Amino acid sequence: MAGPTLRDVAKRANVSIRTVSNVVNGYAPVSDELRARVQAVLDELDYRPNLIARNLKQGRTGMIALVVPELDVPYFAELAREVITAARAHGYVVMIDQTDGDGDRERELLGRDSRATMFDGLLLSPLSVSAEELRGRGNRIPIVLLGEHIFNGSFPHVAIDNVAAARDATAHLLDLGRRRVAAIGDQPYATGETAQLRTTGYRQAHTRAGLEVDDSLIVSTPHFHRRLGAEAMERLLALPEPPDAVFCYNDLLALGAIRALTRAGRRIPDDVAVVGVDDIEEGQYSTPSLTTVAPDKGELARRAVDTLLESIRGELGSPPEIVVPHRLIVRESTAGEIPV
Amino acid sequence: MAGPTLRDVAKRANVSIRTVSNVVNGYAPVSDELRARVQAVLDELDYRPNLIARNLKQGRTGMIALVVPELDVPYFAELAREVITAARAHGYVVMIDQTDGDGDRERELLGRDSRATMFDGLLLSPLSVSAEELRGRGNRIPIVLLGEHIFNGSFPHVAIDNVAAARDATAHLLDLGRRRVAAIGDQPYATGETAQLRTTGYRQAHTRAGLEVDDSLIVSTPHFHRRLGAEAMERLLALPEPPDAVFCYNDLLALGAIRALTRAGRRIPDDVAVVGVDDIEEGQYSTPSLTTVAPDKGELARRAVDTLLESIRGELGSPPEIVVPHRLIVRESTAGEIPV
DNA sequence: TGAGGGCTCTGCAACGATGCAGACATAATG
DNA sequence: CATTATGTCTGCATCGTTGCAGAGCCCTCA
Repeated sequence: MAGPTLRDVAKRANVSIRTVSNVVNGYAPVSDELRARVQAVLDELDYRPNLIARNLKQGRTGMIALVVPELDVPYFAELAREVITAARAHGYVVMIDQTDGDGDRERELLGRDSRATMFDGLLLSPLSVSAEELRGRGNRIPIVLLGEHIFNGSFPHVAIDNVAAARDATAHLLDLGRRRVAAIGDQPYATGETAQLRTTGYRQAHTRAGLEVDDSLIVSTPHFHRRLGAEAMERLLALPEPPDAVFCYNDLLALGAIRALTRAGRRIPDDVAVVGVDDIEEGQYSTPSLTTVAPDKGELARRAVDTLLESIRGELGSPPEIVVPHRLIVRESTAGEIPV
Repeated sequence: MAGPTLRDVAKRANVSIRTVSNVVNGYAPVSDELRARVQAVLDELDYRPNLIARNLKQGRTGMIALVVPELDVPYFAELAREVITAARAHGYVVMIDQTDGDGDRERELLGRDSRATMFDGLLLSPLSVSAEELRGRGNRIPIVLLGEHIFNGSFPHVAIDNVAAARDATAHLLDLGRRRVAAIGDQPYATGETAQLRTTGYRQAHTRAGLEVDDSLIVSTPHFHRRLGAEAMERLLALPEPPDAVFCYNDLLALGAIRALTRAGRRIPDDVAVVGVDDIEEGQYSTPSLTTVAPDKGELARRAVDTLLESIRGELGSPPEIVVPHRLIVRESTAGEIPV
């Protein structure tokens, strides 16, 4: 099972271990003749360097970890794809772990026995762990936070401008003439900072349009899955004065809402217009296709990886707060049938 | 940056390195008094074991790699989730890489400079690399193949019975009385074994029902994404005698087909019924919801991880071919409106 | 009293690689 | 011809940990 080591190759080629290493790495000058002889033995034995040993010696692994709440949530899967691609461009590979939104599991990652020491850095999309906790852990490895939460400058942080994104989405609905715009996805408690930012944007759009917000149109959801979007929409439809539009805090909620509207026989967007956030691919093919606020995921991943690698190299000053651009993509769920 | 080592702790506590190691691991007996003293220093310095060093010494890393074509394809994302969960149950973490269906990248994984030596085992969902190539590489680490391809017994292999799955899906459509059942997703070339198995099942269902297959209803697609499903469906609708049902080789193709049908104003399932394969969550919330053949993904992941770990422990005899159960889930795309 | 045994604790070697300093042979130089 | 430079190659130490063998020490029991 265990492959040949430098020692095995050296013995067989009658040279020093060091010379074999030099041939493998092309470091020091080796005469052509000897190089050829060693290379022949390397090929013959099919030598592969033991990366663990190399890592130990060099103090780095070339691996970063990406920690997300749930990998099968399309947004995170698409983001993970971009992170893997961005990391590969720098010669890094990515270990992915999911916390299931479980705060204990997030904390475990930072604890005594975590595997964190095996990675050169950590990209974390936290759900419930707080900045204080992160700081208090005396973490050994560089961390960059993705997307969620506010972290008062303790850690590098890459995200879209959540307030602006929500404002843009809501303004789009108001511009269409909708006057009862609901919001699905608020989280009015400690770990719901991102959701609260979106609620702020939702309110700002109303204020700027000179309109009042009807608080009964704001529905909270503990997480952002399709089912909760559908349930929230059903509750909204049961109101005495149901909404004529809904801003969902992510695309999954929106797709759930669309499902509920369709079942209830409502026409989209004629009766109710729907907007989401994330621009997951699914929204392009749903019926109707989904208007959404699209974060630039590629850019987000690249900036996050770049920042993490800078931090690993020790080139990072004070933790940057990086804002990635977003744009509104209008599709059928607000614009109605679009000719192909 | 570098944390304290056993040596640092030992020096400070005035004991041997070995004793500190014993305290950390609870291996050998250490008197309560000394244990407490060492533990105090461990806490004070916030010691974390260097896992790379530990790995080097022990010859294992506790990491396995999962290689899939595309992580943002929902099936693979959902599968990855299950794999991560199954691996965690055994104390393993999972490194995920994607090949983008690029054969060269798949081969790279097995090549001289791959990081494969860093992992205890490899779960591979190959797209274009062949069994011969895999075998020829003289791989160092245990491999278990997931889902796709036929591999004539060279490697452990976990998958559903693709012929039966396709037969069940097609039979369901025929049972509904459909007589022009199309198939989207055939791949009549070397690396399309899985697709070909599904075509076989599609034909078997017809044969068993005493029906002829109209070959013009079988549409090939080089991959299994939504867009190709939509395009294939458009071609089928343009036929002089369009189909009254379609079996798509995965759910993404089916969702694309549904999208094309909806745009074309066809009613589902009244005009055309649709079945997919994979049971991705998206299909529960699409309009209409999607009838599909559901592989038991949890079981698939567990069996794959179990088999890989057996192989790692050297407990595996001849490479098993493990067949995981599947079942047909009937939803609106074939059954019409289902009361809630 | 002294051999034997258990309990703690320790030092050395090793995992497989790379950094460093230097050895050796040959070539260039004054 | 002696000296320095040059180009190859090697051995030793080291990364941080654990396996192994054994050293003390105290206690027990003949």
